Parts: sequence; C-alpha cells; structure tokens
Amino acid sequence: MKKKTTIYDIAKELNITAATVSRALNNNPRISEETKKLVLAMAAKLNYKQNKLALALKSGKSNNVGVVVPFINRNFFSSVIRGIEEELNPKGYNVIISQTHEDEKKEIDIVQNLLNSQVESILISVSRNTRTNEHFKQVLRKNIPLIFFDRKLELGGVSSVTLDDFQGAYQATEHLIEQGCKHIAHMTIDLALLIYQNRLAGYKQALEDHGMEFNPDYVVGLKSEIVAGKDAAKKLMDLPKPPDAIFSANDLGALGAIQYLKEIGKKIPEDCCIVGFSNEPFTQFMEPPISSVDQSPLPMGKTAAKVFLEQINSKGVKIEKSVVLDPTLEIRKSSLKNGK
Amino acid sequence: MKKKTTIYDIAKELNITAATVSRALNNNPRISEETKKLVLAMAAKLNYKQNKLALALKSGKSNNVGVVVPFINRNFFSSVIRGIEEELNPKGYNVIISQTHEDEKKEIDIVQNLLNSQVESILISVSRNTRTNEHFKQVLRKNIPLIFFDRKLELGGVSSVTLDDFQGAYQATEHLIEQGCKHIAHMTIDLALLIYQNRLAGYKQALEDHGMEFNPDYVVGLKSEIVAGKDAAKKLMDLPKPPDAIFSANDLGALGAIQYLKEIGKKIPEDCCIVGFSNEPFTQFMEPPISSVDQSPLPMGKTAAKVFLEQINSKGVKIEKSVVLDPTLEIRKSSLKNGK
DNA sequence: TTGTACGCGTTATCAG
DNA sequence: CTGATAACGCGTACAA
Repeated sequence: MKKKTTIYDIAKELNITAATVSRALNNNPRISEETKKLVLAMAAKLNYKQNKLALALKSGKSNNVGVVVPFINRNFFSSVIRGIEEELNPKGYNVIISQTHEDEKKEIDIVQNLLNSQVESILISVSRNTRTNEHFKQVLRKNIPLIFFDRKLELGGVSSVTLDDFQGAYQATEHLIEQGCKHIAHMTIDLALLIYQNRLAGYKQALEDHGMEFNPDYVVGLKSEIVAGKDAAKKLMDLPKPPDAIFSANDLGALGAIQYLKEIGKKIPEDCCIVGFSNEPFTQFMEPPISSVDQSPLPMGKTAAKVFLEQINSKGVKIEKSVVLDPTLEIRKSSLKNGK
Repeated sequence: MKKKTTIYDIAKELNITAATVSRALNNNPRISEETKKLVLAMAAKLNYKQNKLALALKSGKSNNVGVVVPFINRNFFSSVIRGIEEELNPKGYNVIISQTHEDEKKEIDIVQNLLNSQVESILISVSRNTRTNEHFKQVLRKNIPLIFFDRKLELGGVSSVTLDDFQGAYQATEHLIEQGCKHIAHMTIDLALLIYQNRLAGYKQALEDHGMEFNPDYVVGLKSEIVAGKDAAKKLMDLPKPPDAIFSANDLGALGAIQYLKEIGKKIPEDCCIVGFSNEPFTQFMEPPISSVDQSPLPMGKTAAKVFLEQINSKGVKIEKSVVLDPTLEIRKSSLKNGK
C-alpha cells in the first residue's frame, strides 16, 4: 500500500522488461496490441501512476512554471494568475506561485529557488522596490524564458505584457471632456513609478489634444487610501476655481473623493464627474457606481502564458516580445452627466 | 552557457569526485575545511545551482504541495492561498495552484495530475458539485496528507480546517439583538449547502437563546447577486410587519438590501440594521460601511499549512485533525444603532 | 577525509 | 516486436 508502483512492478508481474512497459504506456507504434492490452490492464490493476519527477529529470522538462507577484490576494494579481493557470493547465503545466511582499531580497531568493526547482519559465510582476537585475540576468543565462507582466524592468531579452497606461488615462480624460467637463483634475500616486508617470502623461495629452489648458494646481498627490482621496479632494475643492471633474490614478482615490464631495453637499456626477483606475470590484457597487479604467487582468495573464508558449516552441530562436494591452474604460454613473 | 552545471562539472574542475562535492555542498562534517572552501568557490564561479528534481527523485520528497480551489481570483480563496504560501514558502515548499471551476471532472483530473507530480500534500476546497470521493481515497491510499479547507467532504482520514458558520451567524444575530432589534430577518442562499444550513441554524439558536420567536416569513432566499438582495429586501419590507434588522448570509445580499432600503427612504441603521457575511473588501467602503462576519481566510490558510506540516512530521502516526476556526464579527455602521 | 558504486523512475538507443 | 543498458543529477552506504 505504501510503496508507489513503478513500471518495474508491472514489468515483473508480466514477465517482460520495463522498457516494454514504458513503450506500451506511451503508445509506441512498434509494440504488439497484445502486450499493450496486458500492460494497460496491469497498470490499472496496480493503480500505476507515472512519476513525473523521474520523467522531468530524464527529459529536462519539469512542466512547472513559476509565477511571482507581490501579493497574491490582490484582485488584480489573482486575476492575472487565474488567466495564466487557465491557459497553461490544459497544456499540462503546473503553476507555482510565490509572493515577494514588494521585497527585493525576497524576490531574489524566490527566483533562485525557482531556478533550483527547474521551472521552465518565470512570469513575474516585479516588486516595487527592486533596483537590481542580476537575478533576472541569471535566469536569461540559463536560457529559460523570463516574462514580465504589468510591472517591468528595462532588460534586453525579456518579453513583457503590460497595460497601456497612457492610453487608459487618455481615454478617461477624453471621456470627461466629452461629458462637457471644463476643469479636469488628476490625482496621482507615486510619480517615481512609470505607470503613474504614464497616466499623468495620458491625462495631459488628452487635455492638449482638445485644446484645454494644463493647470499644475489640478494635479494632486495621494497615498493609496480612502482618507488620502478625501484630503486630496478637499485640496482641490478649496482652490479658487474648483474642478468639475476628477480623474484619479486609482480607485480608492476616486472613492475618497466621492465621499468628500458628498459630505460637502456636492452632487455626483452633476457637480463633479469622477473616474478611477483599476476597475476594482467595489467600484460597481458604489453609489454612484464609479467609472474606472479596466486593466484586463485576465487577458493579461492569458497573453503572458501564450508568450511563454510561443517562446518555448520556437526552439533556438530567441524572441523578445513586448505586448501592450489596451485598457477599456468602464463607464458608469459617476461620470455620466447627460442621462443614458 | 546553455548546459546547466552539475556537481560533476565542479568535481572535474577540482580533480575530486562528485561525492565529495556533494558532501562539501551539504556541509558534511567529515570533510576538510580546505576542500570545502575550494568547492564552494568553484560552485560560485561556475554558477552552480542544485537540481531539485534530482534531489526529489532520489529522496522521494518533491517539496511541492498542491492547492486546489474553485477560482483563484475570489478574495476569500486568494487570501487563503496567501496564508498557505506564507507559511510554507519559508519551509522550502513550492505551492502549486489549480482551479476546478466548480467542476467535479476537472477536480478529479487535477488531483490525478498532482499525484503524478509527486506533491507531498493536497490542500483543497472541494468543488461545489463534487459528489464522489474516489479521487480523494486514492490520495489517502498513496499515504499523502489530504487537507480540506472551508469546504469539506465527510471522509475518514482527512484533516480539515473550516469556519464555524453556526457561531458566526449566532454572533451576528446576537449583536443585532443587543442593538435592540426586535424583528430580525435572515437572507439565505442555498440551503442544500452545509454552510448555509449552519448559518441559518446559528441565527435560529441566537433568537431562541434570547427568548425571541422564530418567524419563517423572516427567512428569504436569494441568489448571489445584488439584485437578488434588493428583491429579497422588498419581499421583507412588504410584510405586514417588516423587520427592523436583516442578517444576510452573504455580503452582496446585504448590499442589495441596503440599496433597496435607501430607495424606499429607510435609514440605516436607524430603521433597519444590516449585517452581512464574508467581510468582502467592499463592505468597508460602502455608505454606511457594512457590518460583516469575517471568515479569517489568512489564518485559515496558515492553519491548513500547519496541519500539513504536523502531519508530515509525525512519521507513521496517522492523524486526522479537524480545526474549526472562530469567525469574528466586524461591527460597522450599518448595524450600530446607539452611537459609539 | 575521500573515493566507489548504486539507486531513485523514466525513456532513448542500440541490439537482437 | 522486445530486451538490455545507459543516462538524467544527486546523495549515501560502504570501502579505503
């Protein structure tokens, strides 16, 4: 009961050799139907299960891929992982997940460990605090595909799947302009990060393209919290000419803004339109439901997985692919001025 | 560059044998400091990485565990997984995740595949539609620890970590009673499932223990959607004697109820107190913030991982442990009648 | 202190 | 069509 049955066990039972058993199990054409039957029957009887470890060692293919994210229980990341798993599991791959907790040291450890575990690829959303890339270079040196998703580092030879933040911000801002808003503010998070720079740039570009003036006073920073959103909103509303629309670089900021505006008796969207970013699940439940830029995490995961599959199938040829996904603006009540 | 370096490579380089290298790397006491130094240096130089596959095959320990959930991008499940990963990763285990999509056939396939992959344990939240248990028995037959979390099946030899739904419902109901509510309704989901039966039972028990009458009219069913919550709330409010409190078995129901009550001009919590179940992230963002029973997913994950570790460390001795976690009621404004 | 030889479970190669 | 053997990379008795 305890010992796992191997092909030797079933070979012995049938008075044939393990090689034959292996061939029968793998449907090798040059094997008699007769023995194939026998082997299959005996395998079933002994409850034989192929040991993938041995296969992996022999073939050099572990059929495991490593997925690394800062935290797995964030809606965005868990959705990306879902996409990856759904794409890769049917192809016979196992998905190993690890969390960096936004810690560079941990990230390095994880990557080393995954390499030790002989994963066939590493798909990673780089930690916010990662400053070096030696660990990534090591992955490349081993010739195993490395794929960045959402958060990337500049590094030759690495494929990536990211979101067009600029485009998302542009769409959001343009939408607000189309609603007739004349003074559009922007709440940003951390301008040290590329994604927020891009969102700011998209916002600016949309203003410019529609002949609207960019006003630095309309750009306020916030931390990733509701209270921060409230504070930022207060700052904006205390301006001599308060804005009539706010595009926040995250959803919590948008929520905080809405709460503050309600507190001071403003109506949304009549007095001020709001658009957030990320399309977190809660946005659709709010009153009013909050418009937000969707980051399409599921497609991002599936795409990342597909890029890996391409890479693995193009033996020898090194490919470096950069996929940039288009975000889609989910328009809801918080930014819909004119009815419908 | 392409070939991975093995202990043989570094042995050859140093004119010693692979065995010695292996020992040096593993800090075997009976090895000269001299050669140890040399080996370590050469290992670093050649960028040697231990091949865990070979080790796993040799030792019979893969250092992988499989975690199976219906969908990974549900807040509850991803949080449980986070707990598992955080507990197991430091111990050197890799966490392989798979999703059943609530499909029994898929679940069976996944379990088989994990067995093939030689995982050391399977931690699973059973699919809602699973009716058989042959695949689980197989796991037990192979003598690998099987641990159910959140959703369990009755099966000897399997450990489990679940939530005390009865207790959670009891607490919620008792809290409403303490707020002075006299007519407490209950929204339930699917009474075919044990967890909802238990929540209903906890609700009833709390009423009874406080000398309050159970009124079947106050129990309404709902699907897991907001609109369902609205419909159910309407049904309740149309009763001759509408309730002054609602305890919903999920958060979406609570949210729908709040939205409907607001629509018809009721004030929350003054006219009607609301408590939900699950403590989904959005509950805290709502207006008013919704009280809810927290299912402590993180502790559940950590506990499940610990149970596995115990099991693996108690060689030979079969243990079957059932941990039932106490839920904690998160009290928020939606159920706080008397100030504070 | 170090070397020799073997086995973990598979498959691929080469004979037969 | 099938058997024997080597090899994947590692750790470990046993021997020296």
